[in-house]
Amino acid sequence: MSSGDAAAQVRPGSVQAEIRQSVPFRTPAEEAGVTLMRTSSVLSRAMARVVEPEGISVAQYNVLRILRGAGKNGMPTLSIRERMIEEGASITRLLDKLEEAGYVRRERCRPDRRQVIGYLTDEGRALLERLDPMVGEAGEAAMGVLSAAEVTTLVSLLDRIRCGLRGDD
Amino acid sequence: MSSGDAAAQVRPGSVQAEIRQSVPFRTPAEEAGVTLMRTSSVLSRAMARVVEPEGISVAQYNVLRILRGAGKNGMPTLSIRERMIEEGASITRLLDKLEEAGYVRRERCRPDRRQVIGYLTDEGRALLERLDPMVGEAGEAAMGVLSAAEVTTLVSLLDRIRCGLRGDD
DNA sequence: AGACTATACTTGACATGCGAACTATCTCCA
DNA sequence: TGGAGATAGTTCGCATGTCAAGTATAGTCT
Repeated sequence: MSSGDAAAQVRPGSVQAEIRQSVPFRTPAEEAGVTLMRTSSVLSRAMARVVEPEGISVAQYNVLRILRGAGKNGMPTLSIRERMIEEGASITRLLDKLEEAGYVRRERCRPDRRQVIGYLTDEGRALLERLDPMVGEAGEAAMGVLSAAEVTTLVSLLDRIRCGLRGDD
Repeated sequence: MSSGDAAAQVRPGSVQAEIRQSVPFRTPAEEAGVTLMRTSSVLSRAMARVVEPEGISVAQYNVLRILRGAGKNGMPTLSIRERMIEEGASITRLLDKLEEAGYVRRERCRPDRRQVIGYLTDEGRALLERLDPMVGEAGEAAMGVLSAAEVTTLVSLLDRIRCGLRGDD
């Protein structure tokens, strides 16, 4: 509307083309935001297709990975939450499901009885090891179109965006 | 596990630092994927904080924007869905809420009575105009830490990732 | 015309993200 | 000691993503 000509050039492969949006984005920042969220959504679904055959969601997979990273000392519930991709309060239910499925064990902590420590079970570890190669492949498939230097650049740009959002928060 | 040394250097500001993960990512692709999804999540929550005071969700805001882009001809339900960031089938319910709130109007199409065309109402347009400046600010705040050239680079990298994922799908 | 298939939603069931309220502990400090 | 406040989880209500099944309408073939 403001720029006059509606049918301006549309970069092929761009979100604007993908979304068939007739009105271009108002600002580059806006385009970047939408592109970022859409790309994340597509990637997330690709990951889901990999892990769901094993009966877990991407969020659950994430929790299992975090617990594997924690090692045999386990990790308290809220620490797990901090490390998740999504920051939700749904961590309790997620752990409920994982415990029910036998991939996770939970125990009240001794010195501080408020805490509940989660541990990865052997089944959980086995599941992760079964998924590792496929998840790795999916990641490589997604990022494979970029060179190593470009992946580094991407990560660095995203890190800076998050830092900015945090400080602003 | 495979790489041996756990306490390698942790880039400050990186997802690895933010997530306090003791075990570094296995591959750069993996780090990029997690970083991408986490950044998107943070950005999405930032957007939510902007639009929720007006009583709508980010997804609803997105639909309203799409309908504004469609102009007075409106847009059929499934076309709206294609243009959303998330590709879900929840579009009907989203439109239900928006219609209930008076921001959207729906009509059966004349030539093809299967289609339901959605239109932005004046209230919807007014809501968007009320939100535009704040959303714009939030976007600028998020991307403001990057130079114009960096924003362009980011968008181009993300576009390529999505293209790769699509072809692979 | 009548049947078969495709299209455009719509609905239902379930998982999950999110904020807010609630419970159980723990800590601190008078 | 005992009460206020912080901390760790849990639970609730609601919105939404996802898949699968259902409904109405179009188009197509015979």
